[in-house]
Amino acid sequence: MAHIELKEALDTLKDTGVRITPQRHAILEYLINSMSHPTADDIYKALEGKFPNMSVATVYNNLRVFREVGLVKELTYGDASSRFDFVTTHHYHVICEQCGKIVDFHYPGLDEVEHLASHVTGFKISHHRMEIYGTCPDCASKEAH
Amino acid sequence: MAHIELKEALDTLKDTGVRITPQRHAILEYLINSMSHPTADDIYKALEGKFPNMSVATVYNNLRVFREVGLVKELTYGDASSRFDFVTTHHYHVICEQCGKIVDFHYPGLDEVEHLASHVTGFKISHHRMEIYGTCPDCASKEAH
DNA sequence: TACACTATTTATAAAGATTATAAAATAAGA
DNA sequence: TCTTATTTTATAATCTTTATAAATAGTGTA
Repeated sequence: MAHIELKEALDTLKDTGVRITPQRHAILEYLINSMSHPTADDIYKALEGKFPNMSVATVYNNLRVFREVGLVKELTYGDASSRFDFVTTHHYHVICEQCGKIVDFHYPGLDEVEHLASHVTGFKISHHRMEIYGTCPDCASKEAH
Repeated sequence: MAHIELKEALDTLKDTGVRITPQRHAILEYLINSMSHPTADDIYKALEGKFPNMSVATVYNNLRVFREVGLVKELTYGDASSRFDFVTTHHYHVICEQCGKIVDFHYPGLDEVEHLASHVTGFKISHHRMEIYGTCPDCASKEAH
C-alpha cells in the first residue's frame, strides 16, 4: 500500500504540472516509507548515499512544493527544525517530551471546537492543529529503573 | 488588573529567587499589556527606547527564565520565530492565516482527548496544544471588497 | 551606608535552519 | 531528437537563537 500511495502521489504531481525528478521520487518514497516524522536534514542524510551530489536546498525546495500541492504537512514543534509528514488520513500526534518520539493518534476531527471558535471570534475557520505531549512507555520505564 | 498581574508576576519571581531587574520588569510589563503575542524581536524593538543598550540576548534569556518559572508560554507556529504569551487562564488561540492576528479563545481543556491518547498509545500524557486557523473578519471583508 | 558575593547584562561571536541567487543540468513535450 | 522551461546544484546570505566572557548591578549583611 505504500506502493499505491507513492503512485498516487506521483500522479498528483503530474496532474499539477510538477516535474517528477529522481530526487523528488526519492524524497516522496522516503517520506511514505518512513514511520518517523523526519526533518529536512534527516531526509538529506538518508538520501546522501543515493544522491551524493544532492543539495540541502533541493530537499527544502521540494518539501515546499509537496506542501503546496498538499502531499505533505509541515509540523513545527518547539525544537529547532520543522518535521514533515506525508498526508494520509486525518490524525493527531502524541509526542514524547523525553526522547522526541512521535506516535500517530487517530481521533475524529474536533469540529465542535471549530464551530464554537467561529461563533465566538467571527473567524472563518479553515482547520486546526493539535498535539499531545507526554512520556512514552520506554522513557517511563527508564525513569522508574 | 494588568497592574495586579504585574505585581503577582513580580512576587512569583521573588519567591523563586529570581532577581528583579529593570529589564525584566519592562519585559513582563510589555508582555502583560500587549494584547498581541510578540516575538522576542518585537519586545526588543519595543524596549529599545527605554533601554538603548539592552542586548537581544537579554530578551531571550529572560523569556526563558519566565518560561521556566511558568509565567510565560512559548508558542511555535509555522513562521520563523517563536511568540510569547503571558500565562493567565487556560485558553487556545485562533490565528488568521492572512494577517497573522492571534485571538484568544476560551474553551474547556480537552481532557477526553488526553485520556484516549493515553489509553491508545501508553504514553503518560502531560498536556496538549491546539491552534485554530482561519480568516479574521477584517481580512474576510477585504477579500470580498 | 558600604561591602562582598553572585546573578545578570552586555557585546560579540557562533551555531543552526532556511532561503536566495545564478549557473549548469535535465525532464517532458513537439 | 531537439527545445525550452523547470529543476538542481553550489554557494552565500539571512534570520533566529544560543554560547561565552567580561563588565555591571541586585541583594543580603555588617
